[in-house]
Amino acid sequence: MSAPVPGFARNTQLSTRIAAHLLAQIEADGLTTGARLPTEAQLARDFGVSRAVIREAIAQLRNEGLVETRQGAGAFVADMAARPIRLDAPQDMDSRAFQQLFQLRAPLEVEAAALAAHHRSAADIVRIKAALARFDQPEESADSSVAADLEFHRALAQATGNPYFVQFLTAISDRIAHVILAARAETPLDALHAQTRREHAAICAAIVAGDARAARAAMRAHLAGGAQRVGLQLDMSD
Amino acid sequence: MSAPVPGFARNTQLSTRIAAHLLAQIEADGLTTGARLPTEAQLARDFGVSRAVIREAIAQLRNEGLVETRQGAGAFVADMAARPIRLDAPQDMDSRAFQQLFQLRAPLEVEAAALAAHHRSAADIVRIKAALARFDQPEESADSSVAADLEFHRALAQATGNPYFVQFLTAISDRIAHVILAARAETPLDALHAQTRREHAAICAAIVAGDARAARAAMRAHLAGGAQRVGLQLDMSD
DNA sequence: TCGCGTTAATTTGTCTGATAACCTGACATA
DNA sequence: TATGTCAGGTTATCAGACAAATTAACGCGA
Repeated sequence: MSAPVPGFARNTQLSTRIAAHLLAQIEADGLTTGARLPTEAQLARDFGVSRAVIREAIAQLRNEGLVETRQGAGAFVADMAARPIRLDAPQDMDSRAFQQLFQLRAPLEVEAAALAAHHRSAADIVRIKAALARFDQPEESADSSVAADLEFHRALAQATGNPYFVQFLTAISDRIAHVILAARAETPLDALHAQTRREHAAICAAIVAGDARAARAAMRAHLAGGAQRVGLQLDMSD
Repeated sequence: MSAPVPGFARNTQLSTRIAAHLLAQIEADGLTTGARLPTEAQLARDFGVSRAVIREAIAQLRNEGLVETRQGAGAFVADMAARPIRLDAPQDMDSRAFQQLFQLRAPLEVEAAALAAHHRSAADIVRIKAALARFDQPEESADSSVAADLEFHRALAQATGNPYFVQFLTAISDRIAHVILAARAETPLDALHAQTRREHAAICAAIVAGDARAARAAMRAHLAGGAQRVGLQLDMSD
């Protein structure tokens, strides 16, 4: 039922190991939502370390959303359903990892375009068109060009009315943009810029028209074009 | 360029406030990857708190993947591209949030099915069939039935060969399953169980056959059926 | 001059003990 | 019953110290 919680592997800190140990102990004891953990002093005795280390370990579990602490009361197992979802990026972002990240992003962008075509509000359309307009200034740095690109996709995600799409697509686009900027900091982007603008305009038109099917197709074309632009081959079947 | 980092709002701990302050200061100073933060002693003086609080604040940033610390060397701004992606679940998982979570999951499951049909290995097929076989025991608790369901979807995600799909779909399915189990702990699931098994079998067959289009369709049918089973209406266009 | 151990200063990691802030349950009282 | 008070326990924060690791300067020999 419970998935392994990432984030405890790379670090070999004492507090990190104890956090992992503590988590295993919680699961082994079958502690569920609301169950109380032993006191810090007790845990310090059990593990044979100082209370400071125990506090750091519990703080890690708290940051993962696995436990909650209340001053004067204790530490309690948090509601697992409300635990934040975490996606670990690789330590070395090679081309393979980059392609896999793009592969994860693609279907979400396509679906977001379709949802946006269905649920867009007047305010959404204003935001999307504003983001599109930022592309019309022809001469800009690569940095601001990418920023405008991100803003367009963010506005689109917002138009889905689903905050998860906003959070996730924003985060994943941000990582991808970072990689692109780091890789090719000094590449002429003029023609690419214009092409990107055309693709964005097509997506925007489909969303304004409320045509989900066209929005999907336009987004697929945009992603395929973007992948090609950064030297990536992507199978966008269906 | 940089997205706001979630997770600092609800908690009013001193160390949490200082972590947020510290992060704002990093961004304001334009510190990029590899830049070194002031020493703990210095920060303790600056903020007028003890070193323990500073350590907890830095530990939070470290857990968010924003900084890295090396004993003897100092604390450094981490590579933003490698920062883990985090998706905050809502504090109260109402039906609306549940529907939105399902809406996020659906296109990823569909894409995963298509990717699995393309990239499945012999070992993948074995795992998927094994997960399918676990469904054949008719009499089980609702808990074990959901567990078998999760295992099937996990095996499918694994067959994509993309670890991001595994991580994300596992996590999101886990949350959804928790909600389902909590909501209807005591509901007869016999007919539903059989129906789920049929849908899984259809997906499995399409993947084994290497037919991505059929896998997509079968997964869409499965998700639509699952949504209906938990009393959710889902527009699965395209 | 260049390479290479050695050393000293700096910094994070851990330990110890203490105090403040807070929560919980028992108890007394009206 | 309802309420206020109190005592004990727990987490949050503070202060100081030592251990462990890194870094850079230094001296020395080739």
